[in-house]
Amino acid sequence: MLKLTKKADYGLISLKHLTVNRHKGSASAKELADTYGIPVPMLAKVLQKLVRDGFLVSEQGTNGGYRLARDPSTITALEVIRSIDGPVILTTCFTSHGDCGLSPQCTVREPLRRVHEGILKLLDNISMTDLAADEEQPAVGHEPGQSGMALTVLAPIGAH
Amino acid sequence: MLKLTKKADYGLISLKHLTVNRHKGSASAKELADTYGIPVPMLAKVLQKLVRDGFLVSEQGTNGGYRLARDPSTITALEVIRSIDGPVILTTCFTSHGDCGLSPQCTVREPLRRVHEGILKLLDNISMTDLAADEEQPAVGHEPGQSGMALTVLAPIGAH
DNA sequence: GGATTCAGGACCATTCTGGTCCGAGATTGA
DNA sequence: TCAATCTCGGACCAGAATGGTCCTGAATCC
Repeated sequence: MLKLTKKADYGLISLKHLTVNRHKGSASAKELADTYGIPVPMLAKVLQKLVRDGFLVSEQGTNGGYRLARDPSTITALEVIRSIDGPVILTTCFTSHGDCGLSPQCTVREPLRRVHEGILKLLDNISMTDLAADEEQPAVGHEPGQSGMALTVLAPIGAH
Repeated sequence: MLKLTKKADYGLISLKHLTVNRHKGSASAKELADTYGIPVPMLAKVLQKLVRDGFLVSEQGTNGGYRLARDPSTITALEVIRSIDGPVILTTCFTSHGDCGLSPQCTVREPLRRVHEGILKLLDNISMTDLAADEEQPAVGHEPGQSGMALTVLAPIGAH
């Protein structure tokens, strides 16, 4: 179905929250979970992965929590999704082992690989500060025009 | 994991095959399955969906098979994937019912929606004849450069 | 009429997603 | 110092989706 898992969603939400509120220092899993209505243990697991992969640092004990380990402008959505969901792949073929199990006749891969790379680029061009940007400007309305950021996001794709 | 299902893969492969060999008329499910090493009943189900959604017409009886119902240049990868896998969605939110179950705090959606639309456009810009094009030019080698078609595929995104 | 081919349903195994539970370790405060 | 408390961290489980099989039925051609 070509969709993101909820875990990845949660991860992005958390990182965005930490980016927006980064002056406050750390936030506990419970705090984040309460804020966004996410089950705590679920979110905990997501955050653990993000810690293991170096996006966050965790502080145990009272008043502990999670803190950004890197400059949020250097953290891309692609990295986060990869960290949580595993590698982003379009077909089961070309991601890890170059060739798929199908017969060598399977010639759809090459064109699809380009789509795949396009998607990767789209995701790679979204940083946590980009996500946070929407928050900081006080919401344009219900239908924020397709201009503005849409271009900043999409332009680098074609431009490459 | 943000990946295509095998069924969608099979569907694309089949449509591409029928596009490349469209002068031959129809091809049976068995023929296609044998050619690409796909289990017959599996492929049959995929093809049925494609028939129901008007991409193919089926001919029963001996020497029957499947035939393209539309000009392949008007069939996009997005349509095919949608037909087989159902709607393409990035987060569980904004596809059908505008708002997700999460608290209104979930502000990641809007930026992600742009990514989502980018992906849709990428897939919508690939037609079956595009897929078939790779076949007709006799394979550039193992590592076909990122130039050429990559641009034709990606350009319309940024250009919009 | 028999062989071939599609159509469509029921059915099953495996994997992944989403979610819960409990233990280990650190910090705080008496 | 020591214990209560709070937090992270890893093991575990149920449900759904994916990928695949199998069987019956209907249409067409030889």
